[in-house]
Amino acid sequence: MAKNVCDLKSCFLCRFCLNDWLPAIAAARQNFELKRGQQLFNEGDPAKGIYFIYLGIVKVHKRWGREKDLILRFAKAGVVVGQLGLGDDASYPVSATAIAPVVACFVDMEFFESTLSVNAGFSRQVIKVLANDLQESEKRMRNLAHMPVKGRVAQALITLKNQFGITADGYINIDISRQDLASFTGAAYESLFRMINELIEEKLITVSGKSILIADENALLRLTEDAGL
Amino acid sequence: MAKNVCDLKSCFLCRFCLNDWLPAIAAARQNFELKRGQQLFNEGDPAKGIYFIYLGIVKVHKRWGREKDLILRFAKAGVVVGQLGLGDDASYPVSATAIAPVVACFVDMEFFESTLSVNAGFSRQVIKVLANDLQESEKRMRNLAHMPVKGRVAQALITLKNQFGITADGYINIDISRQDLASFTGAAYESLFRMINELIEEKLITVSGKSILIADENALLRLTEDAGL
DNA sequence: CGTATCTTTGAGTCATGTCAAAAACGGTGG
DNA sequence: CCACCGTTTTTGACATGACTCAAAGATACG
Repeated sequence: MAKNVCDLKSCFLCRFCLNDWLPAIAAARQNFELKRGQQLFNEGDPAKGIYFIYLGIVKVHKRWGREKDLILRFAKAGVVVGQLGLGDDASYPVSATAIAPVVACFVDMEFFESTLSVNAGFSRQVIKVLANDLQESEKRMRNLAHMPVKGRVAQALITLKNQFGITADGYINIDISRQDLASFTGAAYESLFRMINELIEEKLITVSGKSILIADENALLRLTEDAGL
Repeated sequence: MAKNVCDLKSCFLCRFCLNDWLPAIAAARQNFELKRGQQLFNEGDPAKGIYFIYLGIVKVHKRWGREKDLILRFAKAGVVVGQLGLGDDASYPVSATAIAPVVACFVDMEFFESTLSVNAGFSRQVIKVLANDLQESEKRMRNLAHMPVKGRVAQALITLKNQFGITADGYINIDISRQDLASFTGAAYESLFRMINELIEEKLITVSGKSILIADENALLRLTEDAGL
């Protein structure tokens, strides 16, 4: 296996670019650093390339009106962002914003495309990422349509736990604002708030500051099944 | 350009498979015929391959509980279905059901994968399809979360018009049950019904039997913008 | 002509979003 | 160390959109 370009063990890009491509990648890539709240790109921006998250966490979200938005997914180290620019539309249909300090490596779209055209293994991986994202997206879409807020909160917490793991004392290992949690659930801030309270009452979760601990994962899971999925 | 294997002018598969692959494809493919209501595959089935719609219309949907489901998208002639099987999970996460008599050509997953691995143009097309589907899915996801039912109905009608066109007398060229229309908007049957009535009252659409005619597309579009997207 | 399926209507309920205000928190600078 | 200000959290009251249930018309169909 080729040496990593970007010193990240699980870098998506590096894993699938063979040796001959390494110099080209090294030349093509370009690093970005972002503080919490800064945007990698914004909805509507021309899609100039793809970003590989090197460090930190990015939320991928889509606006509605002036105030509301929906968080579609989170991307952490080793994950690719901006792949939607690969569609027919030449502009990003979503925004990507850092929710923890981020280092991302940018790869120009042209270079990315040319890599796709000669590296089948890499293409296959991109296809897999897209297919997985699409699966996830369609599942959440169904949930948004039919699952009540409480179940969606439960689902969101489980998703976060699976994606970010837990700390030594059991709390979900992500520092996320309630506002973002609400956006991720697809619910109003206050609704999320009340649901969190209910979950605490029912002893399914514990909260300390911003951190959340899942106390009874099975019960949470049951909330996501409801009508006997 | 290669001669079509399946005699369909816009067959996705044929457009991107070069001459050397034609015999192999011809050997690998397998035709299916379905009557209205029959399933191509069902949620949870092992993903054995990909289907190219040759004729007719298929709804791709995902169940919730025993009664409800959400229609994710429609696939018509020339479109590929089952691509979600390309993810990590080896089973279809959705169902595909004919809503008009269908002829589909099935391609074994193994063969499909091997085509991907040697035909970059084909891979690129698959990536494009997935990226477009993902974009559409995420847009609808946001709409489900924030847009009221009326706007979603408007959106659904416009989408159908764009996808299926209109007949000589202006009606959207698809024969779809109210039930399916409700599932496509992500609303209860009765809710959809009332919204359709409102839209008729407001002279934005006209209905004749099952057929729907968009009378004022701009007004419909305005319903989908609401908070000044 | 009777049975089944789909459409249409009404009434009632409930979940969820909205609004507004109080309380708690966190940092900043005097 | 405290007073101040902006932000986030918490609570309550309220409005209403959307779903549910049930029943009455239609329409199709054998």
